[in-house]
Amino acid sequence: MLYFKCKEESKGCEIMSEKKTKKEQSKIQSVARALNIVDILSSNSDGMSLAQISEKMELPKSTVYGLLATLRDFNYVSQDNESGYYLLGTRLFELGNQVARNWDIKDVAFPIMRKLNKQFGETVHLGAEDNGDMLYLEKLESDSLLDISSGVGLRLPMHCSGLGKVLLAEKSPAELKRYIIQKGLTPLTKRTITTQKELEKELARVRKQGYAIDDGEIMEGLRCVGAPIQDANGKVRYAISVSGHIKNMYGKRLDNIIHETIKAADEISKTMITR
Amino acid sequence: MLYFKCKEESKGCEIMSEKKTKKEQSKIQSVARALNIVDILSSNSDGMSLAQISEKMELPKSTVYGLLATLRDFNYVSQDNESGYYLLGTRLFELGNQVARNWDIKDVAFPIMRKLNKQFGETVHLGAEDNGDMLYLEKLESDSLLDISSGVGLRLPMHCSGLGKVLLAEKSPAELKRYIIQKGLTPLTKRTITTQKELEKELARVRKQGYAIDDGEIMEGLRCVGAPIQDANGKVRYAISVSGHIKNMYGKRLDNIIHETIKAADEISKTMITR
DNA sequence: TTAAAAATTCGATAATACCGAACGATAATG
DNA sequence: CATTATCGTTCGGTATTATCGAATTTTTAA
Repeated sequence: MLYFKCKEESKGCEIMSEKKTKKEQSKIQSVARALNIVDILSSNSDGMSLAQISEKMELPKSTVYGLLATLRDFNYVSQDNESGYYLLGTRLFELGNQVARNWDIKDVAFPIMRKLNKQFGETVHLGAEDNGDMLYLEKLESDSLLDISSGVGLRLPMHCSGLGKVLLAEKSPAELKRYIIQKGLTPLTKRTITTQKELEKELARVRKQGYAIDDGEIMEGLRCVGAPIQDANGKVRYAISVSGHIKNMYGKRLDNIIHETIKAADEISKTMITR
Repeated sequence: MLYFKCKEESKGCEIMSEKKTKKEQSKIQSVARALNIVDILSSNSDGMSLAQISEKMELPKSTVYGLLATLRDFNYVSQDNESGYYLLGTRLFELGNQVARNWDIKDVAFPIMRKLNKQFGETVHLGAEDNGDMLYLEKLESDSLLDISSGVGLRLPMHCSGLGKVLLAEKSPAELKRYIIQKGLTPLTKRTITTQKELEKELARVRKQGYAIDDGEIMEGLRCVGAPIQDANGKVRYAISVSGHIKNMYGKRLDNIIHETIKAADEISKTMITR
């Protein structure tokens, strides 16, 4: 399975420095440290030893030991039976799914997304903004084995995805500017929009059209159609997209996909409002 | 959508008292308290105010406030824009999916589960033991709209599910006894096995057959076939099941489902070992 | 407008998290 | 097999830091 470049390098993004400062100032030291451990473990799927963790955190082993013990009591981390390495625990899996279950959007969107998915055999995504990133809430895989895929629970920058552009298009000029300052316009491919001017123009088009196209801006060869969804209060807060290889996404078929994606998004919006 | 009775009442289970003691003894007080807040929020999908949380925890508001602020900095909790109520945050969603992604079993099992799901049009589950509970790792929904469903990330007792019985059957008599003492044999329906003797007999049958049947022991009218999966070391650690309404799960078709479920489980096992 | 309730800030206090050192256990090395 | 090195774990003194109650501010309700 192929992931986007960004994969586990949510670290890579420069904004982290700013975030980290905030976290370090955080009220309760020990809690912040404990959650930092979780962050560290989340970037090492093979697990880490106590020594490794305490080295990375630049804290004495005994300190980290206590924090880890507490996290383990709550099943936020588990230990590999043989190696004794620490891993993320099942409670996080449980909680993550609980969070997902609380979002009413998923129940509404799922069947409609499935219809879209079957209709075209392409990957269908549901996403929302979270702290200036696109967060993927749901994904239905393409039929094609060559599934160029993101993943549920992963983040991507907003300015280069169909989903993201749809949501950015809703922002006021001031909000947009803040977004750019905060997040930057990092290119993922040579097609990625990297200037404010270009982005503004693109977003104006999105607003006019009522949908957004990502044309290889995340990944070469990947084209994707995003359409906005309104929540129960009529505010655009989600989006769906259909993505596939360029060779399946052009001409008449693309027009059809655009039309059906918008239709599906509208259907979801309507259901969200009238429930 | 219908969930099992147990739904969000993971609280309901009496074992919690024992667990809580352990948690309260936990090394780092503030961390334990913070994670307790998460637990509390996870049982209130509508969110809670600071006052409510601090009341439930029997702690001063200012104490809880600091903990909440820290959790919020890490996006473990978020605040509803209007009400200001605290909710579980997106970071938990992110982490939960990360945990899932780290489990190699899912990648292997998914396509095979999908085949099973399409073949019979019934719900297919993947589960593992976690602290003496069945934890549902993956689920493919039935075609039928009347989908009697559990959910990914939810727990059920082991002694009454097809998945659970398959895994219990692997335990030594001593381990089984410990399970019973710790978890008890709580009935969910009048068909649920509630005595050690009966359970031992049932598990012997499961071992002999190589599969387990849950015949309305979780929910009246629900029948389900579970088969064991070995991990890369050859140890049975997972199971899959096919479940549906009794009216679709009997006679020749049931035999067929049993056969195919075992076949699928074996296929997954083989792939797990040879990779 | 006033009152009531909730959220947030503040500061003194001592409880508690922290750290370094010491101890076992286990693995690696000669 | 002996020795060293590494890792995880325990312990107790210390002062940092979480805690708590009261005061302040903000929001909501009347």
